[in-house]
Amino acid sequence: MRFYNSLTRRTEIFVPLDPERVRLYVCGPTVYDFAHIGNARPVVVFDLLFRLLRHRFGEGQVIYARNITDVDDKIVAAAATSGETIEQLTGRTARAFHDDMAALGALPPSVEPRATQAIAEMIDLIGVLIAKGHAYAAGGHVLFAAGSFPDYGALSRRGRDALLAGARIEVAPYKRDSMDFVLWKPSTGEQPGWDSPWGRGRPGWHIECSAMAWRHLGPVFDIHGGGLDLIFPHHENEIAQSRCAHGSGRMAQLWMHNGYVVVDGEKMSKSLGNVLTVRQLLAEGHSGEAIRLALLSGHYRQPLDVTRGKLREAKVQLDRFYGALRGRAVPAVAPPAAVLEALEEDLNTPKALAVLHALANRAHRGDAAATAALQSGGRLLGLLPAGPEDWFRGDAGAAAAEIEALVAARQEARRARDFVRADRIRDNLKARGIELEDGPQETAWRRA
RNA sequence: GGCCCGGUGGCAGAGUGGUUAUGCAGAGGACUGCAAAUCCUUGUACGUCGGUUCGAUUCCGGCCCGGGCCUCCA
Repeated sequence: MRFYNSLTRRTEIFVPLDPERVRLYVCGPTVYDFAHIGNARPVVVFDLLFRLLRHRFGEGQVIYARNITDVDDKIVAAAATSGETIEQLTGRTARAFHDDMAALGALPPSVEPRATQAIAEMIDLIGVLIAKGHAYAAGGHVLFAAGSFPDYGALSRRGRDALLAGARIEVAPYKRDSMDFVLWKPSTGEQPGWDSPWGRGRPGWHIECSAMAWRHLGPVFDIHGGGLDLIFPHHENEIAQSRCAHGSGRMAQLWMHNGYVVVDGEKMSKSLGNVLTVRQLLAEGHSGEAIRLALLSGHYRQPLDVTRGKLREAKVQLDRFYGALRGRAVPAVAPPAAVLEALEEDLNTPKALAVLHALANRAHRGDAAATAALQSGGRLLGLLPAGPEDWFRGDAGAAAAEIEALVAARQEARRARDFVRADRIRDNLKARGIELEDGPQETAWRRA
């Protein structure tokens, strides 16, 4: 398999450091608000990578760590606004995140460490960094001395001059150098804080990922993923912290970054106020599976414009896939080689989906092998988990029996060649969002 | 200002130095009581100007346009 490495800017053959223990780390959410579709993209993209790695190396051989950042100034601010305690807010938001990501068909990661449970490791790392001369305490803060790490800027391709020239915020007075960044900062009374050799305080944003990745995956691991916007400063700083603390030549051998979700061509972000939450889209009636398909409809490194039209189109595509599976016995088979080949070539999901469409075409024409391959290939992508009837009918519940009765009544009318009555029944059902499909023997129904 | 992406047919979206991407939408036909679903057929592409080449959408350069990063961000 080959993946594009942000660090080298080349597509490289992936060989795990230890094939018995393939290690993937992805930066997870800061839990202070509902996940937006831009937060969902890396979750879905790296969920697919996780599935692919498990398929290739074995389910028990892949460890996927995705953190939850539950200490952060945005959380403090959000809790103050909502009147909740920090624990209430982060607990509630983390649960919502889990629900939303499950709706998108994302598997839980192997481990999901929380920043507040890795404070000891962070303090250890910071202590090592100070001892090695890569960090210093000043004004109650501990700062990383960026100048002490020659490779600083390697990931984001930014030289020292560029970093200084581009600085657009005021340099805090306790920094020796404007490039330096915070590892630990002091906490006042109400702010969450932990005792440390530098006083009561809380971690900087970047150190948590270095600590959690180290704890669960070791000092050097295989793949580090996240959104494009994390390259600088977050991942740059993670690399600096981890490599300097561990004295290693690299933190991860492969860095993968997904492109932005955009709205009308502009990046979606909280600061622009154009966010679309997963929750909102689900409430509008878009299925999580359609959202997942929409997120996979473009290559992961390209910008993705998530529009309602795209979500509707994803739904139509799923209708077609499920239609090919409908009413057929589908044995479990290995995923088709063409799907695997597409995914193993830098997660080329559009190509994999094209293969699925080709299989769906053959399946519709009655090719049983293609039907099984479609199901299997879809599941590798985290799609088509449901039975076709569940997909088409949803949880109709009590309405199902009534619909069945109406369908039977219409059949009766058709047999009597009372088409006026038959069409009236069909029209009434259609008005309720139920569409009928007359087959040779019987009539199937589905939600529009 | 520095650095970095991208511009493909009505829309979405892969890919390739010469051979149909694919999906949606559109058009025609089959099936159907009529539909729906399905099947068959079908049109429209590679921002722009140069260069390299037997041949460029694909490589190189200029230009135009769009987007991003430069310590909030997935």
